[in-house]
Amino acid sequence: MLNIFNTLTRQKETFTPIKANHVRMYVCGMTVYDYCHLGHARVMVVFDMVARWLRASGYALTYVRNITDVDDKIIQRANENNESITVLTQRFIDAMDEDAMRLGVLRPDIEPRATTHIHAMIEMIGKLIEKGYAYCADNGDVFYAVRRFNGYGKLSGKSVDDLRAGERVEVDTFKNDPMDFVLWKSVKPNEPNWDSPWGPGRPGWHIECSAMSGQHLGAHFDIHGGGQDLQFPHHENEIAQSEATHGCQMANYWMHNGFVRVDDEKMSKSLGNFFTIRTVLEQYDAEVIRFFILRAHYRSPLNYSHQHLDDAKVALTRLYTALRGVTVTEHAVDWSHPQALRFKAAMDDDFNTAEAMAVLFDLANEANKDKSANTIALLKNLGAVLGLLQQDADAFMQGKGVGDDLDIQALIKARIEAKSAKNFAEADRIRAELTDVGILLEDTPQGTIWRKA
RNA sequence: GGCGCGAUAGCAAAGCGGUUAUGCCGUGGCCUGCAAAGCCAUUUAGGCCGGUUCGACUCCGGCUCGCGCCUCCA
Repeated sequence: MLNIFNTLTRQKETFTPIKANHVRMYVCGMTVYDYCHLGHARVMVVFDMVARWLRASGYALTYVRNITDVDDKIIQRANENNESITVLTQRFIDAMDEDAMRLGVLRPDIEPRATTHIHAMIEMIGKLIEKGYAYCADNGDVFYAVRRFNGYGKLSGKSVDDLRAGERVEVDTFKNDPMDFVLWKSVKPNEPNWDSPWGPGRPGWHIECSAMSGQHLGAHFDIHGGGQDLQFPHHENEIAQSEATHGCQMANYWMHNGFVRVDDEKMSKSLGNFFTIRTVLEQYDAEVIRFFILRAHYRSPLNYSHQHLDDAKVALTRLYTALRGVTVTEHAVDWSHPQALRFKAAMDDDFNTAEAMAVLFDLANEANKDKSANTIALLKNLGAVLGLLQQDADAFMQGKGVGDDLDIQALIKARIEAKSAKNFAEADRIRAELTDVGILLEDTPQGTIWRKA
């Protein structure tokens, strides 16, 4: 039985879907005006893992992850580049898709874009005005009246009176209350805009997720996820919008993944301490990054450093070493195996991938000892549940990069000949030559094999 | 100022009121021409102060330190 830590209640709860066998999950995705960094990688990988586990658990799943393709930063960047927001956002959507693919992130079932859901947003804003939750200000903007919604603050544990609106940022003077947030922004020069009952303009950020989740998953669905930094105000505002519009609870379970940090500080655009996925991919296999992310529990902070990625690489290599030279033909997990049960218990306990990975290492140890086909298959198949270990082991361990221009096989052959002639000095010289370029040789009963350091 | 989270061995990171987490690193052994890989064994823990308990890293309280949110952010 799956248990999920629910941000709404701040405790683990047994997961019960609304429809018995069909789970609906919405995750806040990216604002596409730049390349994704490791923080974005974490959201994608974590919820990909959640989606995979829900499906492995036998649920049908509709997984929606939105794309924010219109907002202040996108408009600003497009203007700087002297291009349309459509061209800009498509370029970064393509880049995001490529990054996600390399990280083994399966495509969500639906990836709705804000710009193709303007009508649904306008409709929702209209309902909110009708119901008295929103008002049109003198400047043409439409705002949500936060104090009209009783449950405001229930997700983030904040009280409207304790919030310090305006302390760090200037308050919009057209608002009735400093806490109110914008639903519709009236058009300004050089900005894309859409017609609406309140004049031409564009949507505020929060309304898109309420409109798109409502359209694709319904007013009431199972899981809503995203990064911890979206808990307030974004998700709080989504709840205010959706629940006021539909008069029912929006999502039963709210999940938030922890930050990626650099030197114990949150990795973020504003701090400038971010590493893009593609930068890191220049040095590390994508699977190492995925492994690094899933090695920690999704709610824990995750410190990024070269040392930690190196460590992840070595650890992952240990798993692949156990899979080297074997072919797995059976792809179904044998869930009656004690280690599989342990893995399942870990995953059912709020997606404890750290513990699940400990199972993989124990299986690797068993496999190294008994070479049993069952053990090896289980290791590979449980790895698949996490989106890991699906490369050919030699392909992973031999990688690409330094030494690719060397004729490794010829050198290995020369070394074997030297060994046969008991010319160990020459054999060792050849081995050292390869070691110097990062190629390690291993003599096994099946012959000499090699891998990258 | 308000609200929240965390503190585990050299590094990373989990579970657990009493019994080996796991990976890397270190040490000893087996294996090897020597290595590597692997296997076996093994050294390093639970911020500080109290409390509950037969027994606490694990529960409760306080303190210290770190981090986050209260502004756009995954």
